[in-house]
Amino acid sequence: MSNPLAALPEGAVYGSRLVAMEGPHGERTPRVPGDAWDQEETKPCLETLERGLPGLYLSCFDMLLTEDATWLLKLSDASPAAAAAAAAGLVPTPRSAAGATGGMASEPSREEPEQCPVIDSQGQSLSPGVLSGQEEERSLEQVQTMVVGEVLKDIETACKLLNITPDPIEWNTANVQKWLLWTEHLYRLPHSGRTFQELSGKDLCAMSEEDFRQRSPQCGDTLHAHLDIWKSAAWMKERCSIGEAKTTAGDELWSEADSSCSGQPIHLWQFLRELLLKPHNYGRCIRWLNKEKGIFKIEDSAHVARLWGLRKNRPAMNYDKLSRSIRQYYKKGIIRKPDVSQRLVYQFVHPV
DNA sequence: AACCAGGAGCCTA
DNA sequence: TAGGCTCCTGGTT
Repeated sequence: MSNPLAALPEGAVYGSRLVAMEGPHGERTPRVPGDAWDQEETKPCLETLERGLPGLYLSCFDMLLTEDATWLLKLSDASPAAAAAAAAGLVPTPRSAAGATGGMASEPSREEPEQCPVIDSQGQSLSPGVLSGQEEERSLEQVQTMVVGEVLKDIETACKLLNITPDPIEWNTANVQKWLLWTEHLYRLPHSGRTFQELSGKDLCAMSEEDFRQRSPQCGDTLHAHLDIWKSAAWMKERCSIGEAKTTAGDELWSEADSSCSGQPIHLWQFLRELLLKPHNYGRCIRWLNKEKGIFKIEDSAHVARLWGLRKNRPAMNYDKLSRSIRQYYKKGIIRKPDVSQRLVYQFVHPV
């Protein structure tokens, strides 16, 4: 199995963050001045990393925290390297796990600003003596592949929901606004208002972190970091499509993403199903009660309505209107009320 | 108050 | 024309 990360060049791709950063002797490659990684509050995590798994660090980054963390926990039983990854933030803490559910949880603390993943592409940078040889590399590769897969999946989901392309370079000003609103909403960032209004994706990609901070002192660095991830993922997609590894996890994910970003207007029932298929992101606002029977519950009606409004460019969308649209499906035999009717509970007539 | 049901008119692709 | 948005009235929880 090929590792998408192996295709990454040494050092940063588009941005300085996705790929990193520590040499075989523990030295770090220089980072851009003012980089959030240099901030004091990030250092304990970094130190944890350096003790356990140099080369791969993920902070409490919501996009990467998934139900797959249980897999990581299992892995950690057998692999100190993976355990170190868990200690470094891959496995949700109570706080970060809550934050993984589509931004519905508590606001990220300012003491622990959200960070992008920093993933080493160099297999040789593991600490000696932790694990030996192939086992160690295999563990690292599994973790890396999973992390990359999760990042791509989350971007794919956002693309579907926002109907935008995965590559920020291609965004028009409206796409940029969608992405900004989405990111701010998902991570409960303060609204940047109109400060990015006139920018295309190309403009946005050309901006430095400092430019972001100037436009949005409160969350410019975070937005810049998120954009970096998108840019890096787009780069990886391009790289994968060029070439060598034709059936990498990344390719499969992206082909899926591409087919869903084809510009076809999404139906409400499809949108709801997409949310339901991403429980780690949206489980707090909509979830299956009985997946086999297609019964689901809208836990946060206002939030689901906001997401739908965002997706359809209908800022005035609310649950009243959304539920009316759901009821239109009764006649069409797509959605119905379950036999035992409950508030906010619906059922797909033809569950997958 | 929030949710549910359904009629009706309108808009857009 | 289909699908969805919006507004509405009235009922239920």
